[in-house]
Amino acid sequence: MTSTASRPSRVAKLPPRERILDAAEELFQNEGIRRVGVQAIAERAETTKMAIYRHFETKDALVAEWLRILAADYQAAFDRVEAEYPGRPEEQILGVARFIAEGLPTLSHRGCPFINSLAELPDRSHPARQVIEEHKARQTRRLVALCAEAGLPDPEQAAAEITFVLEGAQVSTQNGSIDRAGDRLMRIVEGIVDRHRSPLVESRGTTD
Amino acid sequence: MTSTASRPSRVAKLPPRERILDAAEELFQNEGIRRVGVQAIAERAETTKMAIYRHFETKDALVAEWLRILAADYQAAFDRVEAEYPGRPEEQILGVARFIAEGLPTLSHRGCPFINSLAELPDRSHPARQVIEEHKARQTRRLVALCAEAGLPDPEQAAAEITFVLEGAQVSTQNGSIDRAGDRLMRIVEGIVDRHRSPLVESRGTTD
DNA sequence: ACCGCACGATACCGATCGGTATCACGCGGG
DNA sequence: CCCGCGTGATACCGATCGGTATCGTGCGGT
Repeated sequence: MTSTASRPSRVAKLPPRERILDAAEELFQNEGIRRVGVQAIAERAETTKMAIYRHFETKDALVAEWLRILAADYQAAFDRVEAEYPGRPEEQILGVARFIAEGLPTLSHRGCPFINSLAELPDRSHPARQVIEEHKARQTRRLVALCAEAGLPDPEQAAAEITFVLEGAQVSTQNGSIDRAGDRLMRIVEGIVDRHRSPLVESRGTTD
Repeated sequence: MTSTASRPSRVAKLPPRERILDAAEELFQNEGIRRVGVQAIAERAETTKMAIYRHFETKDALVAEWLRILAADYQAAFDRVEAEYPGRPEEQILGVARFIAEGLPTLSHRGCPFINSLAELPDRSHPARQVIEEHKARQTRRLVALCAEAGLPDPEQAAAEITFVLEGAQVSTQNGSIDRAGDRLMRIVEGIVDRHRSPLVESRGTTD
């Protein structure tokens, strides 16, 4: 990785492609995909529409690229957590939950970008939509693996429960129906791990 | 239920206002708010834009009215469940969960209208957004009351957990990351009620 | 020194949007 | 009988959208 040659002393002057992606991230997150025009992205990135269309085929491609990068960021956060607690899958699960919980105040009233983008992309063939679905599927697989590694008896069910709670905490924060969602989320996930660990199962004729 | 007087034999010919709202419901749910133009609503309602603007001040007002009706439908479903199991708050909670779980296949890949609409309405002053937030707050209060009535030691925490899981099941169904979400959701809610009922609490310094 | 090429600025295109104006029709009550 | 009014149809408005064409310019590699 060569050092970024000729750093232009002006901090705000990354290469145009980066500026465009930064601007798109900010605007898409705060305003939504369809409300943000290409012109607005160009202005915030201190460039022009033409420059955007030199780097991205269409606006949809830019949206997809934004979500790809965002998904990679989440993956990286997962990686960091796993590296932080090697061999301790339960701590890793809690670390992931903490990552989401700590992000709640930032998301605040705008909510999870993946969930929001899905709402704005009804057609399943949209490239950005596929990025989201693949990302979510990957996250779930990873969570199932963690639960299995932790020795939980029904890893898929535990992962489903954790996934539901993580997603729900984000939307409930967005619509403001639940206060202190971060704290509650952590307590809930702790409870899920604890409960699944100890074999105190509810005996509701669950012969599956 | 008084019979709707003078049913015009042609089923498709309700008064224009009803047809408009029906058309709006269908289109908003399947395509999203911003993707659907007033013209499209008019065509599906077998009327014209002018007729729409005679009944609704703006498109935003129509959106808000649609969400108001939808919220009332949910409230009615809650009422039905409570009437079905009078004095049995735990069964009422499970009934609400079942109502959501059974709706999942219908929502399928389009998701919860409230969540989706929030994503399309970033400005908190939008009337429709206020409708959603009030609805969600009301649902949460109601769930807290049910949990308290059921004698759960921490009703707010239990209601938060149930809310998270209900919302999460809907978004996970939408993005396809979890299969059999309805079954899983029911098992999870059953577990929540059971666990909160029995005083087997994880002793995690919960002095509140 | 020069040349290429990515970049910046501007103007433009067709389509679609929310919303309005206008007019003709049809039906019900005085 | 006829008047009024809600309705349907159409045409239109200004704004904004995604996307393109064009031209100038400045910086870097040879």
